[in-house]
Amino acid sequence: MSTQAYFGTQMPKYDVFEGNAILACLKGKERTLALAGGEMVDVKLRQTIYEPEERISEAYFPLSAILSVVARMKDGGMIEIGTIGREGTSAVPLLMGSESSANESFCQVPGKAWKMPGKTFRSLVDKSQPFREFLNRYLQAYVNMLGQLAACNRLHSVYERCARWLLMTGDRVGSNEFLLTHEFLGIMLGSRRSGVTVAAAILQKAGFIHYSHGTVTILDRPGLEATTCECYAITTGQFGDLLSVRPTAKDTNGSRSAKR
Amino acid sequence: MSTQAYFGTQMPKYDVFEGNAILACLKGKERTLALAGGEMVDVKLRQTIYEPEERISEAYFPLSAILSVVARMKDGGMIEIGTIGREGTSAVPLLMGSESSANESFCQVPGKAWKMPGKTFRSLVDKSQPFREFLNRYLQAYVNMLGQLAACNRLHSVYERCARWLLMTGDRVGSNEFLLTHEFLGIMLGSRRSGVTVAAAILQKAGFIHYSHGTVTILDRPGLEATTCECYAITTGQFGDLLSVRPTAKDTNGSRSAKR
DNA sequence: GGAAATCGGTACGGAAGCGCTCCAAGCGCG
DNA sequence: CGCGCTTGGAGCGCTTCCGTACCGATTTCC
Repeated sequence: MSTQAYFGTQMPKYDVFEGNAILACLKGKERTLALAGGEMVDVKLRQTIYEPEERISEAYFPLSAILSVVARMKDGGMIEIGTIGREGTSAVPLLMGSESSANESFCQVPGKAWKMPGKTFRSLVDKSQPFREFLNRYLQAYVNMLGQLAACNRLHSVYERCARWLLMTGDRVGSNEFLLTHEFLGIMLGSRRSGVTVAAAILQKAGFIHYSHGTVTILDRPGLEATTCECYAITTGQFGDLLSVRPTAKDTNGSRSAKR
Repeated sequence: MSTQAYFGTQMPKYDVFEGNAILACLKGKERTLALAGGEMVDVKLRQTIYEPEERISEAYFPLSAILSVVARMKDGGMIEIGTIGREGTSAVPLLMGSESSANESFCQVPGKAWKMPGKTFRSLVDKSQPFREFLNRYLQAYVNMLGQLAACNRLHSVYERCARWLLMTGDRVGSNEFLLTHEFLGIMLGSRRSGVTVAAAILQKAGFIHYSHGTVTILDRPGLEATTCECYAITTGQFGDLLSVRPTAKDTNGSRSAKR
């Protein structure tokens, strides 16, 4: 709104620096560099962000899109081990000085993201201390999320994890409605689809959510929060106000209207 | 052996810079600083390394000791989410610029560790680029371990995870024998003690391990490796040659002779 | 408007593991 | 030397979830 046009006609439709928490901390020259060195992209559903053990050449900063990091197992199965929304970036491996990751990443919810070459990302990290510090804070939260997930995956039920996943995705997509099938959620949670169906049916019967053929709507967020495990609150707390970055109204609509 | 005495009579009984992979990369002035600014300690079984949300004032670099990072749950239960041996350091949160961690850490296998103030650690990170780079590499491996653990905890059986845990601990303790009860292993794996007893009994019947009242011996490492899940190989691979740091013979004995 | 694909509901046998209990053997301490 | 604690073995009912299958409902595509 108020940040309608920093750079005149070059200004993209979505406000890059309001839509993503990490980009938001860039000021002045570095902000100009990030804007000049990157571009707004529509990330499509299931689009690959990076492949395991392959060179990661770009950094994505989701605005309305959500990315997943998954571990692919020997038997072909996969399971989600990380979620990246407008609070973060896909460039965690780059941040740690690596050129690749053991895991893979793809788009879970289609939408807008700011994309920049890995080289530009690195140079921003070098040049801007606030950027570096903010990324470090994000890395901490990300690492904490990983640990909590490891615990949650072992100790909590499909039902609780299902509720947690919906909440975390809702936070990141910036909307109470998004595309999601039981089948896909089952894969992400490392559980059977039928198990998710049972859990989701209970959540729906309780009035917390509504779903129909690939679209989920969160109806009662406090209710969901009360029924999920502590892991949601702990993880969300670690991300602190990174998640409080508000998407513009356009962002929300944009993500929903994005066809696959 | 060949590095018997870098610093004359000040030289501790255990070789700090051969015993821990991270310290091993310090040379010259920084090496002197690490030696002068730290001290060799005997870490006792179950000794606290740091508490959740409390200031972490020291960095530990295990030589023969093994540290655990665990998540404590609301219901009082706990589960291991990280293991630190002579390939690493407890200072991962400090490395990310944090002063504390959401989790807690304690000693899992008693033994020697090099301890230094957090301040000294930070100043070494600032001063030595090889140190910084090596720590970054360690951080990558650590993050990867977390992700793999999250997947493993969801997808693999008590039996497989049990074998993996024994292998990973064996790697870090630098010995095929260490103290461990079924009860404790159950807590670490987030499973019942009786489940571990069954799994361990199968492993023993297969001739892979032997155990008796709190002491486990790995008899057939290749056998164990063949029976565990892929997660062991993936995680170990990421740590690369960090784990190849050889403990001195004294270290091995030291860890075993340490009474609790 | 009809065919095909996707999505969700349901069922059900069975495996894995939970939660608990009881018990025996070994070890450590007084 | 014996008591008591720790450790580990075993059993068992129960829950959760797996693995799979089938089928109806809805959407999409032609």
